[in-house]
Amino acid sequence: MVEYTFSLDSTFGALSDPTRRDILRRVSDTELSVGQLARFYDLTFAAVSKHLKVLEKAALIVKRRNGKEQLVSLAPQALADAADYIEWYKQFMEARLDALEIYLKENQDG
Amino acid sequence: MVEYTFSLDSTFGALSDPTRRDILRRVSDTELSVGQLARFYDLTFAAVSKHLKVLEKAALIVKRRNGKEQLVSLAPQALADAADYIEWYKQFMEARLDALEIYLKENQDG
DNA sequence: ATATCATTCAACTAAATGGTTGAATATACA
DNA sequence: TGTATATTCAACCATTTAGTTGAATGATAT
Repeated sequence: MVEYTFSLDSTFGALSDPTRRDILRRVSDTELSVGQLARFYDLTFAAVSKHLKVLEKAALIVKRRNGKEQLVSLAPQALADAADYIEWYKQFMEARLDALEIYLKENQDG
Repeated sequence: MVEYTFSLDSTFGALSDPTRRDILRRVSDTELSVGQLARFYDLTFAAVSKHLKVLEKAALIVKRRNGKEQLVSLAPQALADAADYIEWYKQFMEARLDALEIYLKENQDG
């Protein structure tokens, strides 16, 4: 497995906050402006803007300007590295569960 | 999608540190004692012990006592919630990519 | 040009994180 | 029982993080 250390640090770091996960959810199927997003939370505009910056640095969202607004959407490759990482462990664990299952079957009447 | 907020906070938080990811990698296929793990890093024993506590709280590893030592291994359900979370986004993004592909095909000669 | 709306930046604060050292606990061994 | 080994706990420090407020920037409309 390749370890994209820097990328994974920021990806998982970004995902560790519930507000940021909620932002991802909201922009997962539609573009929303920074202001629209901010209205959902009991936070200042600036705080939400900071969360967006964290998500942007982690390449989980992208912004594009549309007149006065900045529109936020899920980045095309969002979560790809994180998915790869977790996939690797999933396979590992499945292998271990399979081994356990075989072991249990072989020792069924022990 | 269900949001296991607390669990995801600690899971992703635990995964955001490269030392902790390295620990996970090392115990992914074998049990290692806290001391054996500590030797791999240029950190004090106590610091590694703290990292292990973070991983344990996030239910990514388990410890069992074996005499004087504590043996560390990957938790059976490690990363399950994180995998579910990311899977949800993957499907979302695949759907969006499919839609894009269809759109591009339909407008091939436009 | 200027006023207004949307957003970011800068400076600050409080709390969390990652590290240290040294004392405390748990187990094994003589 | 006393000593050595393995690990954790407690107290502390430096850095990062998540939030605030208020000023600054960018874009549009008048």
